[in-house]
Amino acid sequence: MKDTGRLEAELKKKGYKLTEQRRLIIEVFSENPGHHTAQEIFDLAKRKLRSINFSTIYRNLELLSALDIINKLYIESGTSHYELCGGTHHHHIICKGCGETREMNICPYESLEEEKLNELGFKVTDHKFKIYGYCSKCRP
Amino acid sequence: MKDTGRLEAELKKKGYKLTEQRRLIIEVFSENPGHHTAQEIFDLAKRKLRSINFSTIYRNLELLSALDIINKLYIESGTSHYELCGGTHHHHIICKGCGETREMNICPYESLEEEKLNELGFKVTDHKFKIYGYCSKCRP
DNA sequence: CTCCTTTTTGCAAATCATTTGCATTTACAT
DNA sequence: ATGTAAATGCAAATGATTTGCAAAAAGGAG
Ligand SMILES: [Mn+2]
Ligand SMILES: [Mn+2]
Ligand SMILES: [Zn+2]
Ligand SMILES: [Zn+2]
Repeated sequence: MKDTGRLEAELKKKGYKLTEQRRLIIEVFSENPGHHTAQEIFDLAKRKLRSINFSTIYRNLELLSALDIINKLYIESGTSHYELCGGTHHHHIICKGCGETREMNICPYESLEEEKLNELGFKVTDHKFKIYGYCSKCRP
Repeated sequence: MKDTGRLEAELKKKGYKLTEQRRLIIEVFSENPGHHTAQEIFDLAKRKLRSINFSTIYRNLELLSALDIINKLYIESGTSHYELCGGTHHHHIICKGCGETREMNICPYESLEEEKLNELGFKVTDHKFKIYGYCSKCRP
């Protein structure tokens, strides 16, 4: 039994149901830390529940993102990547050569002055910061 | 005659040719400041050169991005957006409701300490910073 | 300017990720 | 145990982007 706690709570709060597949998706993320594509999650999940369907994966990755249980990244390769939330807040540095994505604990948001933000007139919900470059293997 | 200068130079440098369609794409960007999808660029370009093809747009948006003449944004709506480089360095704040994307002159990269960056072992080439939220019209 | 080689274009078809409609199954509150 | 709303599996649809290929255009050399 995994820490179904958070998941169950968030789902119930909005009238969603706690299904085997939802539990499984979270389980797969827990057991495989890091960033994953829908395809990867599907493959991993399928090993444990042969009947699971790709649509279900997509629908739930979307839902879980909306619930802030997972985080949808756009590693700009045409394919979205997802990671479990709840780790420490972090951002990413991405190699343009091989696509390797490393986490950074640097967060530039924290040092922004509130007045500058208010000035924008937005109700801010979140932010993303990415650095691009070449890792040691990929120096061109 | 537009400022074909930069374009011509960058192309020649790598053995690419200066074609009418390439010139046109830049022209369209110049005359229509801001962010555009491939579709939008195609529509605008088509008005001036009826024969222009969608593949050509895509191929060149890709090429021009590689040459750092235009900038490919990922406004996370499944469709890439592009903007002309060369304006002032800036980042974006995006409304999750309507998709409106406003520019911010805030750049968090500048205040990062070099040592932290070196520590990452990457040869950094560029970065992106995005803030998400809801604009005044879209407060949920 | 003309010729030659290389790159680019237009076109059509293909690919890839993601989404949707619908009939059936499941969760869970009563 | 029952009823209803929500979720799943399946197959088909979408939408953006990419690709192969033959014909056209660009740019350098002569
Ligand atoms: Mn991460
Ligand atoms: Mn911009
Ligand atoms: Zn942050
Ligand atoms: Zn910046």
